[in-house]
Amino acid sequence: MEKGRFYISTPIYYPSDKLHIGHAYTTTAADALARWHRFDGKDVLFLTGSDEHGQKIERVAKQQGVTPKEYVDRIVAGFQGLWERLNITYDDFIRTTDERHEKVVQTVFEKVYAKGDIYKGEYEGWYCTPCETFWVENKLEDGKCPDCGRPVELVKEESYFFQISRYADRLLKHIEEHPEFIQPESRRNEMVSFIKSGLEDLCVSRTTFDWGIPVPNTDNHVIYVWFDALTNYLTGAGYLQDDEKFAKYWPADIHLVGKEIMRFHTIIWPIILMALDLPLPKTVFGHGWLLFDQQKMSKSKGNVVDPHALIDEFGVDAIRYFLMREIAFGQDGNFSRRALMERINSDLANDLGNLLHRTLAMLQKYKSGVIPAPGASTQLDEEIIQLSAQTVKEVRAQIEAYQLNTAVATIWRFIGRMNKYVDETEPWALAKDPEQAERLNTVLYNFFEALRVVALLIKSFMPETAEKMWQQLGIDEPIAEQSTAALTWGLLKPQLQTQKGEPLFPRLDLDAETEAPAAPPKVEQAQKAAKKVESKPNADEGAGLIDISQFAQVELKVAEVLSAAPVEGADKLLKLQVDLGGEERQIVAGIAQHYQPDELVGKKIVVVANLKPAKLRGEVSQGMLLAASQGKKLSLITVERDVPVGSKVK
RNA sequence: CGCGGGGUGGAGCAGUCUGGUAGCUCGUCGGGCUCAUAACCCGAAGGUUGUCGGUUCAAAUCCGGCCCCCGCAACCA
Repeated sequence: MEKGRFYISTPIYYPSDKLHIGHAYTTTAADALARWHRFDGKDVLFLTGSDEHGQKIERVAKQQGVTPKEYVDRIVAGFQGLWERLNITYDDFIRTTDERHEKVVQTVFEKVYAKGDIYKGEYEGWYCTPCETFWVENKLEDGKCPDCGRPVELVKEESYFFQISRYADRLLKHIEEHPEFIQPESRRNEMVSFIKSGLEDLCVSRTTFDWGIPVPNTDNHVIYVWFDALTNYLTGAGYLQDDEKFAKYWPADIHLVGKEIMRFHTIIWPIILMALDLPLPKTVFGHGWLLFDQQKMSKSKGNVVDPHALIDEFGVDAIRYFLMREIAFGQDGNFSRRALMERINSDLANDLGNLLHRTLAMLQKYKSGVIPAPGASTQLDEEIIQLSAQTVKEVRAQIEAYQLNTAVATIWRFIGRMNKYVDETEPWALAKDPEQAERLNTVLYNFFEALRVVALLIKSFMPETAEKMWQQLGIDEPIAEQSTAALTWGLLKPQLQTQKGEPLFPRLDLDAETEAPAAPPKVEQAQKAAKKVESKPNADEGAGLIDISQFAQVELKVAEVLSAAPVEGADKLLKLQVDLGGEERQIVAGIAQHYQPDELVGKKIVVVANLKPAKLRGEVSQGMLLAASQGKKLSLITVERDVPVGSKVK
């Protein structure tokens, strides 16, 4: 950090499953940190990726009749798709199947071997021949394979072992001398006691499967996946590839990981680095888990939360906000729809969104939306100005100490204070009194100056919202180009023409939300329809997810509305005649309360072209149009550029 | 005695290291305001801090016993 650069990593995720909200949590937190440090003028390297080797991948690919590489390519594309939706600004995405990485891993292995820390020995374990799997004793069920229930046998295989115990004392000393190395503190204590209980040599090669990086100079060993995976942090920093880059970024400032993989990151990884004579990362931070109804999220419990569905329903920034705000960073936290919706309503809609909306409304009314120059400050104004500076200072300290939820809470304390300031200053009363014109100007200016600071403070957490606020404030210089220097009070230029927009976060109807989980969001209906056409249940499919082939079964096309008319006897339905590219169809849609028939004519919309025709109120509907909706709002999906009717949408 | 986390007003949490009026958010009730997204502001009710015992002038906090809940891992040996 002190060098003006910041290297942060997430774990590289394992593509045997779809990602869930827990992965989104880790990655969003890392993104917020990366964004903050860029905002603060640092040269940031934010690394994420995928851990693609191992027996499990090999087996799943085999089941699906594809090569491991084909399999992981598909899953990894899904990872990247999710990160794109979440606005994750990673600088590099490393895949352990990248050639650059394989070379580094092999060299690292050779270096540690040359040092005499790796020896060839025999691995003994319980082996299930039909499953081709080794099991540790305590995983066995009644002495039988937990997967297939058949008997296992004790077998030996030739393996390479890493004598990690050689480094135990050095590691303990490092942990003791660098209290910031393992965070939070409770994890540090746990790791220390684990090390003190004695480290066993680590088996770092396998011969029972092929999908991995070969051990150099052998024909049947592949490198243990954790040895392979952890090394990604070096590969991503340019180790053995770009000395200048590596010197700049290594050691990493923080490896952000879930608490379950702390052992790998605070014991095995530092020991590998010690064997390489490389400095250790400054911090390994183990965050907690998202629990669902107090229970761990897991597929077997059927309570895995799919981030895509949440984003569809609530929007990206609401999800990012909730994750960063609700859970004490480092501890477990609860995830529930109810809590999410309450956060959205009270914090985002009522406090932040309404503050912007109400102040812009007043500015519109009193000053035609133009921000006035402030006059003299009163003591009350000074209090606000001081709190702004105080907030900036605290938020910075909290983010740098990885107290993300506290930092967000600090920003909201300021937002709350501003809402109170509005009531205290009563601008609606000032506006009625010509003698108070200057006072009104000062107060109005302070509203927007505070909002400008808030937009900058939240932009690491909620980039899209900050951008929207910025636009509504009418500031010309892009928010992306602002630095932390802009957090100083008083930089807002008077005479800006504000642009009052739609509320940032519409209130959600909590009463409509029953105890039953999740009325499926409407945008997903097309996908659900696709799922019904042919469901291909597969052991490795995440619950509620479809794969690309299922999606491809939905034929989406661009159509032009030729005419529109109400359906008799139905107050919500319109019947549209649309041109689907040489083919004319009638579509009945429930949008009469949102669109007038006239305004639809000529619009290019997106329709599901291969939906079974249905009769609605006696009218045949040959397809379905796509629209996004939430609460009472509804918007048709149109095409952003002019494309011919009949164009395929995918 | 496997390891770890936890038990604080209706809900979710902070406070525990460094003992000294039990704090925050949501919800509930009452009031205010009218700029605003049934939003905002003020006030109130509601807790013997799981339990028993110890140390102390003083314990949510330190020490010991007990009870209860959760997890043992998003990885994988």
